[in-house]
Amino acid sequence: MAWSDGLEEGTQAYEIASSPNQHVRVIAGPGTGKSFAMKRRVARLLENGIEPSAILPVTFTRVAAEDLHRELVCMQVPRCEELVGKTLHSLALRTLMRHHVLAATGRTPRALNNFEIKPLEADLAVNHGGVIEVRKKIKAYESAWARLQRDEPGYVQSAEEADFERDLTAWLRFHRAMIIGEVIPQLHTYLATNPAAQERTEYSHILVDEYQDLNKAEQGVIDLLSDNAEVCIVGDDDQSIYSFKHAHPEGIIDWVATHNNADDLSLEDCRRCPIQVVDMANALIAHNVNRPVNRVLAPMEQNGAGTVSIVQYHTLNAEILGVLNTIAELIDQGVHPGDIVILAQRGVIGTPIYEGLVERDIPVRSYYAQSELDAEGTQFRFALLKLFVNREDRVALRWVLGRDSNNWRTNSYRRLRQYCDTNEATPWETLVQIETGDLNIPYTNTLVQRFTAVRNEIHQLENLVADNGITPVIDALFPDGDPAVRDIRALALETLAANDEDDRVSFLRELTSAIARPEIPTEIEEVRIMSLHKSKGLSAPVTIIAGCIEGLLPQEPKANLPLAIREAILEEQRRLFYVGITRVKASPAEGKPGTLILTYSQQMPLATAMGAGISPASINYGEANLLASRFIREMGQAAPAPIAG
DNA sequence: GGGAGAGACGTTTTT
DNA sequence: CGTCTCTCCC
Repeated sequence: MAWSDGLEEGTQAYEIASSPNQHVRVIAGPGTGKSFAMKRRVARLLENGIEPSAILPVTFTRVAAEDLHRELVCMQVPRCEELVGKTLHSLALRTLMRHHVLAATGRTPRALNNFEIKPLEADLAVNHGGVIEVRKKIKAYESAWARLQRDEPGYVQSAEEADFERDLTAWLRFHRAMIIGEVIPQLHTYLATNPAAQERTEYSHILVDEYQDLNKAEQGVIDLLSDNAEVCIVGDDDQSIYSFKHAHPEGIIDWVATHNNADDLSLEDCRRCPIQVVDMANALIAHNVNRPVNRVLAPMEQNGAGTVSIVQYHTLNAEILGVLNTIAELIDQGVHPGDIVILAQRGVIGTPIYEGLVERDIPVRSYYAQSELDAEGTQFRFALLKLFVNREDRVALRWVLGRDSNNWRTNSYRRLRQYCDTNEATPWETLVQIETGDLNIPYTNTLVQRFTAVRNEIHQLENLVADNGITPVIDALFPDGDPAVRDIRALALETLAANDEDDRVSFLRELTSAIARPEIPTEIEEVRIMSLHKSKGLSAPVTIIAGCIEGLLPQEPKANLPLAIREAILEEQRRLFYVGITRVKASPAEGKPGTLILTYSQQMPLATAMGAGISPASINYGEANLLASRFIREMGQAAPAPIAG
């Protein structure tokens, strides 16, 4: 298929696909077909014979990266299967792994698992004011990097911060690891300080989706990679919902000014949503006062009005029941379960709906985070697996040595580490020496006991390795039938099947990344339940948003924050709701008008409210009184009048 | 090094 | 309400 098939010359979509400008910026509202136009641009490049390896399509999430790849393959563009959409993060890890880069940075790009950060916190807590304080300081460190604060003129670091940073990086260097927030900044530093680096001219074409979700460091990396490249960025500041990740949506606004002679293109026709939903979205987002441009989504006549209902229930239980009944009715009427998406900002609302659907035998899938590594026992086995693959995995060793202690045995570990530092020994070999009596370090008895236990376990695992590879090791670590390890076992076996059994290192690398990756089925057969953040980038003929109450949507900002910050948080919450309602897809020709249902309730048990971090308007005999979300009011005449359920 | 009890705090989310 | 952290004490 030719890249321009079905693209009308002179339209913005055609311009996006065809512009030869060095810099192209596209501002595109929800459902306006930005991904479509981007794909056509990639198709044009490939058809013109550009090497796939010289094209870098960057997305924010893995889901989006895989999505892009899949759709390009579907277009049957020549050599498209060689083109791999990347997340900036995976690109950074791969680049930092290159030998010459490793040599230049002196840092190992081995990212810490969430659970592995605990001993790091405990080790630093001793000299830096306790675990909570350390956590704050790590956050500040990551945030300074993410926002490239150090590059700002006049940036001064306090002695305390400098102290902390020195100890933190010393820990990370010793343990040959990085915290996740360092990955992109490390690449940024490498590129910025090595203007002659091959990486800066590796690409001739860079395409960035959801640019408003990138933080300053990420945006900086794009600039540093594009010495030689035509760059096309796409995004929408009205859909910026990642401030907690230090996203820098101003970057997309300023981009035309900071990049010479850039094309400034935009897409306004909302091809996805029914007319009424577009009107509601416009009315809602107009309440954000800090918008650089008051852009308006244009409704499309052929999409039809759609069906929208707003329903208030008496209690949370009634709301959940109401949603369940609505879904059951829709399915009875012939709606495919895969066409229904339920958005709820808290597990306390989403999970009962999920359980209710399971009970009614309606196929359903929940996307609330539940990590394979949640259970402590699983973490231990995963750490064992890491040590089985590599005895010198110092992070995993540190973790198993401190496990089961409320201070992670920081005192004895400090002695061990000191010895290693002064004698340039590795922790593993040092512990072996203490164990055999060749060496004595005082106050390390428990540590060595732990070590012996772990070493024995690994020894046993090693004995299991047979002609048929390491499958028995998986069986031993993640036994069949143990519900606590069911998910990780399945992932491990899957990974094993796709890998060379003898290559432990690549097996572990693949498994680690499989754990981090949310599964995305190609064919959707079930009702999907997820948070509003997760819904970004997808659309569904029936979208239900439950729990539209004050305190949840919008979330109440902490009262002690300055007014300007509280207002910024509120505006982001409004954008989140804007993203939510614009998931609705109208396909009248297929008998799918596009259905949006917003629900809320007047009361929920106080305990539920507290557990979900909702501060109630008032309390009445153990029941929290709830108010309708202000966002419902803000949609004004564009929205239908709420009804009682 | 580790257990018991008091007190603080809590979401959403990416890699 | 439940979980986590911190302090105190053995």
